[in-house]
Amino acid sequence: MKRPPLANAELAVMELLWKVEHLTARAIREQLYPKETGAQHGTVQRLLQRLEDKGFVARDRDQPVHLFSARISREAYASGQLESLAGKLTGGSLAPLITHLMEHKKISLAEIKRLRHILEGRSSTSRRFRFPLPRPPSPLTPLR
Amino acid sequence: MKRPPLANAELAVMELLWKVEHLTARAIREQLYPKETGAQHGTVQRLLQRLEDKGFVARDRDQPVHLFSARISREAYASGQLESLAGKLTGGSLAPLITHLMEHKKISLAEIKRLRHILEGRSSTSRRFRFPLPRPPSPLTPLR
DNA sequence: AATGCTTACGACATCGTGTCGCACTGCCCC
DNA sequence: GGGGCAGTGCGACACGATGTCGTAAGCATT
Repeated sequence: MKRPPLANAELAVMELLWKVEHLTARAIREQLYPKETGAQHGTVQRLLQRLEDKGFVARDRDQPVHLFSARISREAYASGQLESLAGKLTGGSLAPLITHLMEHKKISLAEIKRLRHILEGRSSTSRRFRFPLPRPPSPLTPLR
Repeated sequence: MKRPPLANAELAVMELLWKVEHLTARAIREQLYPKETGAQHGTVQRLLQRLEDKGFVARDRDQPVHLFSARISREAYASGQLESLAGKLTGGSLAPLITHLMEHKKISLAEIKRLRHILEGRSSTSRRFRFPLPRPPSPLTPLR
């Protein structure tokens, strides 16, 4: 299954599903558009349908009111994007990227330690790093 | 300076400039569109101009025939994209990405060693890894 | 049957991108 | 000096993706 990059609104939806696992369309709409405009229900449905088509979201059609969930973890998606990035730009190797970031001090010391630890192969067993979440699923300022 | 992601044709142009440093529009066109259709000169100019607007390309206007060059190294661009990716998805941390790739065996042993070495901080002084280039600046099959 | 949610989906406006065409400029050469 | 010729500058367009809305149709509860 290919993984096209996610656009803004789509990412916002995934953000929610990554946080809560199972959500109804209504719940998603309420978070994305707190201002009850009344419309936007269709918008969310559309987003969800396209996300489903792209294979990012699963939908439980047995329920009268469908339940949506993410089919791809945040890490899987992000890593996929990273792979694609490296594939397009550096022949698939991450080394040049990390090198550049290191040389330009774009990686904190804590992060370096963390990465070293991971690369030693001891990461999957030990408690995993609790990384901070990005922008908390910000409600969408109606883009238009 | 912001760094929007590059689209296909734009990337193809950068690919050339990363390989040769200084190129005239004509030279670029010849590589991108070997089939001498006669048109496409404008296409390349357009691409170059937009690339210039976005800050990816510098143009020497003193020459009667302008000379183009990349303002951003491949590594800088790629790293920027990686930063943006991490920023959007994992709160800026690379750890979750690398972790996931490791757990799913998407990183070769050689690559792991390379990365460890880099993270020890000994990379900038020693000879740098000669990573393989991605698709050799493939001529553009006219996308339309 | 009527009401109230949902889902399904067609339609649209906007943007980014790749493409082309044409006008303008500067230079070389007969 | 006047034509050509090559190159630049830029408007225009088609096409796809995206975010948005509106509306028809399904189904349960009352």
